[in-house]
Amino acid sequence: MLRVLIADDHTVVRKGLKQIILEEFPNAHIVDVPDAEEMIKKVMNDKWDVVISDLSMPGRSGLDALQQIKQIYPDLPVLILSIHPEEHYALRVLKAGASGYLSKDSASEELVKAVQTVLLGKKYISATVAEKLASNFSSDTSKHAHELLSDREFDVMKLLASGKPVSEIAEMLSLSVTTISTYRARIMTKMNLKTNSDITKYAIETNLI
Amino acid sequence: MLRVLIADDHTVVRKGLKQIILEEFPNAHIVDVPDAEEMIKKVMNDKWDVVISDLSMPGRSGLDALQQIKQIYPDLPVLILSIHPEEHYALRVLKAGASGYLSKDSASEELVKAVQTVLLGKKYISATVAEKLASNFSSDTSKHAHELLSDREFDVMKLLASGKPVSEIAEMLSLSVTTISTYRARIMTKMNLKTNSDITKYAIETNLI
DNA sequence: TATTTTTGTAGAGTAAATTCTACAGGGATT
DNA sequence: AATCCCTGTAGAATTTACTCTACAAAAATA
Repeated sequence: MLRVLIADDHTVVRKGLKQIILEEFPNAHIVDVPDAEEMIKKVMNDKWDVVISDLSMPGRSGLDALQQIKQIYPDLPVLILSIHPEEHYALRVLKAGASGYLSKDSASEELVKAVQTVLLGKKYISATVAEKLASNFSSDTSKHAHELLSDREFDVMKLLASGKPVSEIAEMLSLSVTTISTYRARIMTKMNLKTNSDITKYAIETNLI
Repeated sequence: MLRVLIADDHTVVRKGLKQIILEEFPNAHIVDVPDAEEMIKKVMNDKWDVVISDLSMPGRSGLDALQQIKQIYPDLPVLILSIHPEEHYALRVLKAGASGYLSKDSASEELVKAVQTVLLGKKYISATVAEKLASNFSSDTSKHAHELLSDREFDVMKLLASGKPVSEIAEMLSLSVTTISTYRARIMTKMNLKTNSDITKYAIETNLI
């Protein structure tokens, strides 16, 4: 009999997941918990075939919990679910040992497929994530994106992150506006970002500003 | 027989809601749709006792759809569900005519209670929201800057915060680019900010994105 | 050392955003 | 009821930003 552990802080989501699994595996034994703490406890005390966990839960984060679980039971497949679009978190999550990453708006069929796949001991990689993996092969993901920048680019990046318009930066550095625009374009390519607000977010995340 | 319409873009959530309602009202006739467009259609074509809708769905926003629904069927109770904490959106949503606002991490019992309450033609106000309402009466100076914004402005603000360029927002909302720029200018004045990156920072700080 | 890549820099042409102005309808206030 | 402010909307003119291209010097690499 299939034993599934579900962790998510939203009751609605827990119920929904349960329902989806039951429709495919009517005999499954499913237990659900509302936070990472409980999840760890359950994982330690009982045997499971697969764990499905939310990424962001109150208190301990899902990523954290995932790492702990993988340390003790490296072979227990863990599927991570999240409200965030795949491209933002998938890599990090897979690196931490998850067997798959799904965003919450995935269809039921995708979830079922993911469960079936990980039960075979394989990883479930969606098309979007696969592409991301491929494109990230060459560049070293373990170091911060901003380390790829040249000094000048880095200066400009910080100024952009803090909200300065290109024209102002140009004046500050006594350079042409187009020069700054060029730097900006290079920054975007190197860091794989699109908008200034992405830079701001990045800088906040990495404590640069 | 109770007729319930559920709108949410996440399959998991739809299933979960359905399950919760069915547990309390085993005979309920429940239909679920994945976006606002479909919701409106269903509302127009059939009769419902209550509508439960997500706030943020792809395409047309839930708030928008809510207003349209209330214009045609002012007495149809609509419960709005959202992943955002209550204090940020509740007022806006209630003002737009919703019968209640619940965050998605509410317990099943709360949802059931909310449904029961609105079926009686009453509004369902949670404790947190009630408090917020009360504090809004007294001259509370500590209110969030974004509460000064009009609905449209608020929408635009969130999109700007997430890094969307004005042109794209204009297209999304089928408005002129200059209109969006005007909103932007008003947002900046009201919130006392200067750059898009300020908005991004603000939104990150207040958990709006 | 010879060759390729990166870096610092900018112009011309185009695309996007902003400012300033305007106006009608809805709400709130006298 | 009359007035005033807020909201939703946009056009014309202008400012700002971006793209594409280019090139020399420096750095990395073969």
